[in-house]
Amino acid sequence: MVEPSPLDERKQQILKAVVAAYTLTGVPVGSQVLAAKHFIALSSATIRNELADLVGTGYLQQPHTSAGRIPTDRGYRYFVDFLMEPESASATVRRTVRQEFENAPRSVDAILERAAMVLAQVTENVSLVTAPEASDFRIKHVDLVSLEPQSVLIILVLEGNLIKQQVVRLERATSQEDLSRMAAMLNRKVKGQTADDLATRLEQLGPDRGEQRQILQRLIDSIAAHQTNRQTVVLHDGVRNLLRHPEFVEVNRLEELIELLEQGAQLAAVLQQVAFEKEVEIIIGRENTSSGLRECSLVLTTYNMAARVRGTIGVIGPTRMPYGQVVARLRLVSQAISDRLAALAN
Amino acid sequence: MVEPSPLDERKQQILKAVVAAYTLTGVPVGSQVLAAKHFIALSSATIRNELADLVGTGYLQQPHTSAGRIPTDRGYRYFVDFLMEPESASATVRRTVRQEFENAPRSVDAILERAAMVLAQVTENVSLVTAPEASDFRIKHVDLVSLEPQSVLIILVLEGNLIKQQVVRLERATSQEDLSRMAAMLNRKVKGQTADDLATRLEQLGPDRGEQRQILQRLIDSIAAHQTNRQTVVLHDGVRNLLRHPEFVEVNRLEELIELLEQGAQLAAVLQQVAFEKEVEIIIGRENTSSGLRECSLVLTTYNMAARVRGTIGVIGPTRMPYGQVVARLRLVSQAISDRLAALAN
DNA sequence: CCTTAGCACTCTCGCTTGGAGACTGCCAAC
DNA sequence: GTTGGCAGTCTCCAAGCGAGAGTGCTAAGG
Repeated sequence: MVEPSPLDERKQQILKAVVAAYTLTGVPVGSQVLAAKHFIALSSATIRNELADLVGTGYLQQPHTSAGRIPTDRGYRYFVDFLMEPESASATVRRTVRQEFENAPRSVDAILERAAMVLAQVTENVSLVTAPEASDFRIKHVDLVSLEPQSVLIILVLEGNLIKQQVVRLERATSQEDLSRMAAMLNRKVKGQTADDLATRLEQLGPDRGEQRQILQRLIDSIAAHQTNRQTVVLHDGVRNLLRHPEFVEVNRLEELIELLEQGAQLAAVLQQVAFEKEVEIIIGRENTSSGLRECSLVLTTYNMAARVRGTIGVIGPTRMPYGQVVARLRLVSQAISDRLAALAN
Repeated sequence: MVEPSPLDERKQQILKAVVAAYTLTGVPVGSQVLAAKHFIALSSATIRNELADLVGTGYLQQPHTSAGRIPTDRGYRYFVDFLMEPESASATVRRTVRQEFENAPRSVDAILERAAMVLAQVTENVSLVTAPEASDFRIKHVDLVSLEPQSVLIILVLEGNLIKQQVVRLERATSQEDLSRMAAMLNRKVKGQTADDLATRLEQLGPDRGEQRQILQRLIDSIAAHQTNRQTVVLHDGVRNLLRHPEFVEVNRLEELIELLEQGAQLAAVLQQVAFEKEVEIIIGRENTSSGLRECSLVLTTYNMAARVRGTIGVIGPTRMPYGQVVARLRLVSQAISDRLAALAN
């Protein structure tokens, strides 16, 4: 690894131009095109010297001796950290996003599913969406349905019309009438609380409320169980877009990536680590820990619902990606989700 | 198209041998290998004559003049219709399937999701699973949750612990107490009925039961709506397996296919047309109407729950596929689903 | 009439060759 | 520090060639 020497103004401009040109065309960019299109005041020879320096310091690389230059991961990193100019989504894209969310169903699940679809469409890449942790949701309604004498279906309606279900076995037979009474009592008790709230308050219940306490415990477990299951689930869409990128003509590149997407757990781990403070997090090429993502970049951000409940959305694409545009569109969709979810929370 | 002349015994055996060998190796099979491995009594020249006939009648084809033969779609069709011998799944596969379903969650959705996973795994191809039509399910429980004064969340628990939800607007404000009372009444009324049942019985209700009738109507609509949404949803898994097949090294073949999978509607249409009478339906290559499936075969069958509720599961793979094995394993999984669902219906 | 041996023919595949084109690196001059 | 000039390097494409595989055809044999 080369020491991260600071770049002078002209080198920055050249790096920026290389990233822009390469992002656009996908072809290594040579000194002549740069001189002709971006740096009319300079000759191609001067540019060549600068390019050679940038290769030496690790920001650019050459596919082979007599080819133009392409950015390294480090070059992209420098670009997104210091050179990228903020973009805003075009009116067309804005309209698309607005329309897609306008008639979205009124539930968290459906909105997130729609979001995955829209995000894939507007970024022309693979979208990723994780659901918020269920234990952060406020409980809106509880219902208990008797399946067999000793078996009951717990139905939980959380804010955002998110529904969780779980079958549990009881210690002794309980009729639907008893369950309904119990549900009514539970409703008064748990409404507006989160599972985390309940977990702490459960301690305060005396040991005499045996039956009710058991149900309550199972209820919390049920949310927790769904949460841990959920963690491995990452919605995604737009694999078709990946195939259009020239960097994936070789199938073996795709193989690992699709395995990651279908398996989900590893991606979920990455998405969960996205800091909520940062606005947008970009992970470039080999900065990824998964080997399947070595030639990809992730652009991630969070959305929220009622400031309390948060999830992550993002995009996977080749490292050669219009970062500025993707960031703008990702932000747009994140905002749309948040708005839409806010409308559900009541 | 050549007239489907009936094949004499020897030609059948040769066709069968070609399919077997090609399925195994993926390499066009020549007269010498056939003579050496399958037809010791015959010389390669005789086999050549027979092969030439089979090419002439359209059962085999040659990639180029001096290559071996590979089956045409028509050859595969003849094979699966007349030559394929029934196989049964190996003990290992049986064990895998049993284990995967043993601790599956107790709900239709979860079981189908699991089924897609298992089917992809054991057939080493892409699996397809459609959910049964919601209107065939018996209703187990109804709940009404007030969101806003004039907005209510209808929650339907169907047999198999399948949950449907829908937000509807009411004509006038209704309190949660009223809703709860109404839910209790509805429960007595609708329990054990299907949405189809309700739709016919709704006529018999007098016009005086205005409010209740409205809810009931919305309830039926809600099932119907979910059903039409559902129709476009085809669960799938195992795209990673596709990439391992040599026929998909060219990405453009994949592109259309993945588009089909992500979009879903077209596949749903195909799956819905699977006749319930037939045990297993096989659609080979160009028999498919979708151009994206021109080089693929579908192997489909149905599963059922309580004889009334049915869905389709299947496999997409290259036309060069071990049909006998895939059929055996598909049947196994179908049976496993049906058993598992039967355990839920009560 | 079916089967077989023999043989010429055809086509793919892998390797090599030879420009054409693109771009660089370096050097000497400004 | 910048520039023009030029040799050098590498890819890409097309053509050519030999080896290998498998065929179709023909003529002879059962």
